[in-house]
Amino acid sequence: MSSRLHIYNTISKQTEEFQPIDPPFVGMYLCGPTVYGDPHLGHSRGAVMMDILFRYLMHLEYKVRYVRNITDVGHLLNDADEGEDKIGKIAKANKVEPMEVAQQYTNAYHQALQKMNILPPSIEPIASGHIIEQIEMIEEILANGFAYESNGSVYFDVLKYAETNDYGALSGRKLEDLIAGAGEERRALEGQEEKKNPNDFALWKKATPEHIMKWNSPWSVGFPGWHIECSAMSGKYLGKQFDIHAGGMDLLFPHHESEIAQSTACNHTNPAKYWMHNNMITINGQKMAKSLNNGVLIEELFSGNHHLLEQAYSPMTLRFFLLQAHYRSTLDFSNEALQAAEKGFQRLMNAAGKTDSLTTANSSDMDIQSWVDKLYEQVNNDLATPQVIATLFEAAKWINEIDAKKLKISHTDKDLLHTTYHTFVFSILGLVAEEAENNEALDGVMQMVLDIRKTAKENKDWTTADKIRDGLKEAGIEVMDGKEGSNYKLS
RNA sequence: GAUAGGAUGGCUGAGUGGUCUAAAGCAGCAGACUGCAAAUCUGUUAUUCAGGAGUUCGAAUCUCCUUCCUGUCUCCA
Repeated sequence: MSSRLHIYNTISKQTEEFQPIDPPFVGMYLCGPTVYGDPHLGHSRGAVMMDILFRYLMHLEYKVRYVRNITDVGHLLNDADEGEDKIGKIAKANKVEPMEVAQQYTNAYHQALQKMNILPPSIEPIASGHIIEQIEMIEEILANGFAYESNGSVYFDVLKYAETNDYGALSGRKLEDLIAGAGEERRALEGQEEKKNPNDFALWKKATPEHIMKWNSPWSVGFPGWHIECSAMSGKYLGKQFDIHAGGMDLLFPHHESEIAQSTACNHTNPAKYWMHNNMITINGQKMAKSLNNGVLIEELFSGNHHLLEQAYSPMTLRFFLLQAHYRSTLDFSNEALQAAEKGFQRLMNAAGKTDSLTTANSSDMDIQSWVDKLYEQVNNDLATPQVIATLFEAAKWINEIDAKKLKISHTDKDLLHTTYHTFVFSILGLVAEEAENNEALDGVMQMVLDIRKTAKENKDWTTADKIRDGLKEAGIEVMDGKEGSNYKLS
């Protein structure tokens, strides 16, 4: 491999060569979900992007520690109903324990990602399990003079911080603009009057009496602010400075900007060397939003049970679909696009099944080594998975043509093609073949039905043969005729 | 209003100064296979990159203007 891994760093707005702080170790952190609802399509994108990076870094033989958190506390509600913890609100409504709600949605998140063959992270810390670490960090920030206590709550002093640091460096915001825009269309959040400045954000919030998720602290019985958990947990498991911090673009401001400020105020350093952000998805060209009634849960995509979906799409179809677009581009979901991905994925996998059994010759009609180099160049170029897939399709075509005896390949090249194709498809892109679930009873029935049809075909009784074929199709079973007899699949 | 990212064929989407008369997948069309289909395989399909002006020997790629889309501005992947 001649090229080296480069990734786009949001901080520098440039694609930079990836150089770990302390090779061969790599620490990476992804802002995980807030577990107050079932995972939707948006959640799948960042998880897949980081999964590719995780897999590829391991392929490059780095020793990777991948931390992806679960947020189960601390997010204030924005609705008129006061600042109450989201998890706590749902819990009270359903008369269950907050931890039960968090667990339910954490399980749902895990299940969805597992179906998509996303590797579990090395560590998955939970915010409510790190209250002490968060309190300690807040104390340090207070001691360093970058925060103040107000009525039992603690706020980060953005103006004070900005005197010696660049608040807005990551998101391209200027503090003057933030302050200027502060007056008019700001939402009415409770506790604003406690702040010195509207841009200050909470490190610790004093809980109202009806608030059920709360902890003791030096300042009040309350709960931590939104941003501090990621800073505390990434610091605990990856160190004061680690390699990669990732998340959706929507987290750029204020979440990541504030993380940088907190960590800098506490540890005097930007926590991460590389900041990566995946772009958003749209549905039929529109943003996904509750108000537009077009939000799609990952499970709804898998079941097809949604008014915008014409059919169910498999987990691998979703994974392949996401990888066909670059992670920094917006990606539009539509039935047409998903159906295209489904077919394309099948094609890629069909070829994968043939690589090992190709007939070899004395020489090759194609240059396999430069094809291999191209794949590495592309994945090294900021994880250009769409290009990697295109290059794999190039090989899929060769594989089919070799299979049809239109091209020839040497034994050495065949081995290289086989190994590389499989490495990229399975190990790096993380795709897996989706076998239709085996059902012995159905197999038995189908065996018999196809046998009857075979007899009909032998007797040139096309009416019966076609009746069986059409009837099965109606029932969701597709008959596939081949040279060596007929087969079927569930459609 | 501020700020970040976009607009490429019927669809999804690569490509960021010359090898671009624009990758790949899907759909369409033609062929192979088939009793006919489906599936599979092969071939083919954008003189053009939102619109306009400019820089350059050369622009999808750089600059400016216009239009539209998406994220964010203290809940969001």
